[in-house]
Amino acid sequence: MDHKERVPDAVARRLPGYYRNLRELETEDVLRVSSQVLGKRMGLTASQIRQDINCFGGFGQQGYGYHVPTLKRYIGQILGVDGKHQMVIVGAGNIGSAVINYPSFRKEGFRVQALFDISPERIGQIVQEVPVLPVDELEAYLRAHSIDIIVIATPADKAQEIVDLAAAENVRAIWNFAPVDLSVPATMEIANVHLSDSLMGLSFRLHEREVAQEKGKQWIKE
Amino acid sequence: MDHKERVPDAVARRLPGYYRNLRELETEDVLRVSSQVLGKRMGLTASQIRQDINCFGGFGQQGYGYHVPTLKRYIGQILGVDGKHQMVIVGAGNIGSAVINYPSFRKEGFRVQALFDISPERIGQIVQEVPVLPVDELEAYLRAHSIDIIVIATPADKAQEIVDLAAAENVRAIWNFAPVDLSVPATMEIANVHLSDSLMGLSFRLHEREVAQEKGKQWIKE
DNA sequence: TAGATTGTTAATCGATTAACAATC
DNA sequence: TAGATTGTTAATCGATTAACAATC
Repeated sequence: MDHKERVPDAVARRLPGYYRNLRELETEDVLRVSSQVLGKRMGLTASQIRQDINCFGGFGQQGYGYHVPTLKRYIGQILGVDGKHQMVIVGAGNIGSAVINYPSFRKEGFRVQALFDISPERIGQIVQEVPVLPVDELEAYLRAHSIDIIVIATPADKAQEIVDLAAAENVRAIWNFAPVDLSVPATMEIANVHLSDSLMGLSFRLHEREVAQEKGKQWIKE
Repeated sequence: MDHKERVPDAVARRLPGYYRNLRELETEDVLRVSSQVLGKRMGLTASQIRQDINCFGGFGQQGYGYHVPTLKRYIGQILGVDGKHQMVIVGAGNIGSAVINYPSFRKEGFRVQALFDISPERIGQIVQEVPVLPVDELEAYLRAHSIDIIVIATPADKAQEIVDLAAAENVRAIWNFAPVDLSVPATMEIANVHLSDSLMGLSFRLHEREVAQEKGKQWIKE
């Protein structure tokens, strides 16, 4: 039931994808899956799948593959999916609203307790049964309630002060949507969703292809 | 002006972050930056910064560091930030709305030409001057207009068919927000924003810490 | 049994870190 | 000049791929 050594970083990053795919397979009533098939589905090699899963011990069976429900349950345990997490969202704009309206989070144990905003028009509104409070009250709120994760959905230039405030109030994790690299103390975890970086990376790879193509043409001409 | 060899994957993934940080420094009127300082800011080592930048040739100066505007302009060129990209968004729900309302994309040359949705209530609406069209018309629309990037903001089970349709109409890139691993032809680029994976990864790292702490306690007891 | 597929080792590949001479 | 900081090489580390004996 317990994996001894530290999970390699690369594997840890892939764990949510494993869980998601195994859950899909389960709802499709697929009982067994081979490293071959799972790899194809996830865009990984069969070898990689076997290496990854073997970080946790022998979950497969030679000549058969992996038993989907067993493996899914186990990876779920490693991920701690049955845990409950209390969250607040700072910034009730587009991103903040999208997060609170995202239906699957609640099912997965993530509970948004409050939204905070600076704009008088938003303060006092109720979104998904959750009140929008003035951001001035965030500090007091954190002191009074036990919050695990703060979602930062503010403009970039307000993000760091939220982190500092959260750190002082012993919040353990930041989910950051602001387009900025934040500095967090070693006691906190952070995950970034940098939308503009993601889109710019996509545009870069398109651009790269164009450049390569033009070089190809020149090559032919010469 | 031209980098000869292929940019290593790890470097390519960091390029948007470089660009973002250099842009910030520029707006702060910082003219020079050392690998030391930039590394600290971005959470990388100085060594890594120098290795990365040297993929593109000698942009620094011994004893001085890097000239911010020059480096920013150059990395901008590599990323192709001055290019224009025509986009459509499929799915006018929370995510689709958040994307179209995200103000910085338009500034960066990304233009949303149309939204598509299946719900009769949304069809016909105008969001940010962009019409919501019925998803039935997507195929015809793609045939009639030159679209570079399709944003997938549909439920997971509708995403693959959009990809297939887009592939058939020679769309070059997918920006996927649906929580599913899509299979795309080699002619297309894809970038995924898996919100639930990101949050689950964060929760995993919290869980890992808890487990480590409990083990620590047991250790003391014994 | 025969066929399939894992678990695991070894080889390869790529990315990061360390170190320091070159030089601004 | 003296101090700072790059560019670059070599060493280390980690991740992926390949291969195949073990075994269900």
